[in-house]
Amino acid sequence: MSGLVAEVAVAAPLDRTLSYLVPEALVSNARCGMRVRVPLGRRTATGYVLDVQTGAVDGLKPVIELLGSEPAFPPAMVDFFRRAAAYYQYPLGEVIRTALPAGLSGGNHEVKALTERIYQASEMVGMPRGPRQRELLDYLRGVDCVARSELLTVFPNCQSSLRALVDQGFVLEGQRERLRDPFSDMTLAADTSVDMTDRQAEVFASIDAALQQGGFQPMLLHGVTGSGKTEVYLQAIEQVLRSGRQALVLVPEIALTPQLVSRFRARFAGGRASLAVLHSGLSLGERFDAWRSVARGEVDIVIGARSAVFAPLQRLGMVIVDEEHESSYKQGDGFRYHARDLALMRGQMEQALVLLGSATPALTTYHRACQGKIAYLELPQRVMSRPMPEVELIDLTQDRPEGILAQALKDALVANLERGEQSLLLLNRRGFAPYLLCADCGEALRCPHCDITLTFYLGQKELRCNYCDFRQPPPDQCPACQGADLLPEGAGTEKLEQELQELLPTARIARMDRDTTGRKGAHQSLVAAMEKRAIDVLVGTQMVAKGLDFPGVTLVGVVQADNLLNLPDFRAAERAFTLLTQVAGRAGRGERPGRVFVQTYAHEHFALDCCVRHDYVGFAREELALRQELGYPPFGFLVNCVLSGAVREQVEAAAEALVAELLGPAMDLGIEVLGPAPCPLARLRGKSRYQLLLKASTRPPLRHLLTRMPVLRRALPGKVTMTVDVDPLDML
DNA sequence: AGCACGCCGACT
DNA sequence: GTCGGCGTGCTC
Ligand SMILES: [Zn+2]
Ligand SMILES: [Zn+2]
Repeated sequence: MSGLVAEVAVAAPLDRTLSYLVPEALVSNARCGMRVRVPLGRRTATGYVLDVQTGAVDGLKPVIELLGSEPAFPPAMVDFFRRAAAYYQYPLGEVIRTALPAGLSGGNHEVKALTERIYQASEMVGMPRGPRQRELLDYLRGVDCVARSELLTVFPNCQSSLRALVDQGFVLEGQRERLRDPFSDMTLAADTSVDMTDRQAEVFASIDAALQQGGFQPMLLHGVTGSGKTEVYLQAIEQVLRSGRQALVLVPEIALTPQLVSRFRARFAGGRASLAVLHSGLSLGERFDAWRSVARGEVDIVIGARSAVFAPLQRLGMVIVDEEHESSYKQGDGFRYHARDLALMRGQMEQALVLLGSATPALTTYHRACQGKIAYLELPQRVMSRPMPEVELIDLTQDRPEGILAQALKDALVANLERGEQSLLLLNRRGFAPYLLCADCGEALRCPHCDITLTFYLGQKELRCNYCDFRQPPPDQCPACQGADLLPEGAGTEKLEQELQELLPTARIARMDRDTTGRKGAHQSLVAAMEKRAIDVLVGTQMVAKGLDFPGVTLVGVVQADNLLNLPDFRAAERAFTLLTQVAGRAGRGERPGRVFVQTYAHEHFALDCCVRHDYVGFAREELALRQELGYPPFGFLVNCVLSGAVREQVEAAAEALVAELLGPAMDLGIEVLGPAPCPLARLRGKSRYQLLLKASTRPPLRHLLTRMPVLRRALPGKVTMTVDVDPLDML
């Protein structure tokens, strides 16, 4: 019997695609790229049509129904999905499910017409009595009108003062509809190309030449912080559009702000090009709409975070990966892809230019550029001849702080506040203190589900695990020895904020970390307040280093560089150098030059030294030499296999059995097997974890060995699961 | 991943 | 005798 057969990738962990009969009624619409519902064993599942051909249909089950009326992705992407699935050794159907936006089922176009309260200073002159009220009123008189949520992030716990101001008539209270699409609201100051510096023009000329030449053109744009990479991107996009092709712009999730999007919108406003934003901040309906219009070919420019690398563009001319070193491009669970690496893969398959931009390229990227595999473009100077900030190390063995901040940094903060300029402090620890220690036995309180100490939060008066959702009120006595003295040890952003309030009682201080930016829009409010200069000192975790451009910031302090350098990971130095250079780059982006202080006990570490000298190349040279010695990336390739399960002994036994299976074939292929060893985070969410690391000097043998994984996975005892991470970024 | 089948211990 | 434990294997 012959008929129409669809090859379907089912969204389930199967290691091959399945064939289904296309029933008569669906023949006209069953095309490549369609989502379908298919029978799978005794149940049904979602699948994706990869191909439709005539063939033998004996024993095939029929497709049940088509989901949606048009394809979710163009046929050309099928090969891209297949290659990505093979590279990361992940089931094809799951790859495609990850690639497509959640809620593709459509239909759910609910509009939440929420309102929010807004406040604005009245005409009334004079000043209220309370100092807190004066402060609030000052702020409100300086801005137009402000939403309650935003006000609360700038002035925490200001409700009572605010109420008083409203009652006295100093402040007017109103309501407005909360905006559904945070990106649609921005006013578009019609923007045109800016004159580029000679250096920008040179870089653009190279990109333009590559575009004219056509084909796969990987390029690295290495431009220091504030060197005007975005203008180069914009002009390159114009050039791509002129040739009738489309552009895809990837930015880190945290940088995908209304400001950024409006800058692109403004440039291409007035019907010159249509732009879509793919963003998790959109509602399901909005994301569906955006995706569908891209798939229909109605969009010339797509901007999005990691998952936008799968945008269903059909005439892709260029992919820009901004801040290509950013670790948020790597998906941390499930299909663990790296958007930059997939951008290169896709660019190669679709003959596109791939432009990777960064002030601190990932060493793997830089190394590829040195080898000539990627063209190297450089913007070594800031625009307007602005100087790079002056970076100083504070040797904590000499300048011993009483609290968290050394005297030199305190003095600089006080002076900066007096000048009315903004400061930024980086401390990579959330909460008040990373430990609660027993004064009697010295034991720290630990998470019952994870092998890690609990963090003490003063604001919520509780202990929390930063790795799972465990929380508990601080106990009265030590669980180990019943001692009564439990003391916070070490410092987090909360404590830093407190110390700053004592040092600078008049300053407006705000904190930015995962705990203050959990709510939607909270991060954006902080950024806005910072831009309006409603904040004098912003303290936060690495979030404060990520792509923010505050012209008013002239002082940056790094409170503990050491805990970046001391992570148990071969990439610790690279991450530290990158983070320090990026946060230092937040200083002096406006008219006034910037200064940076880095507190450390390891003042002789080469990563710090290079950061002080703004010497990326020097850092890269030294670190690459170390990597080469050890055979680590980019001189070797890694695959991390993590086994986990509730019973430690079972996991360990499974890990050992797995190594025994792998060792022979690995040896034959010239692959090193390291481990098994407990993961650095040996227990997580109640599961014990063992890892084994596969290391090879070239990729093909690794890929060959990975093809055995499905078999080995099936041989695992039932209670133990394995995740495979190709090109792991961290190995916790 | 589900969801079967299947083969052993302890319950009405 | 059957109810249910979860090991093993398949899904067009
Ligand atoms: Zn104790
Ligand atoms: Zn935990």
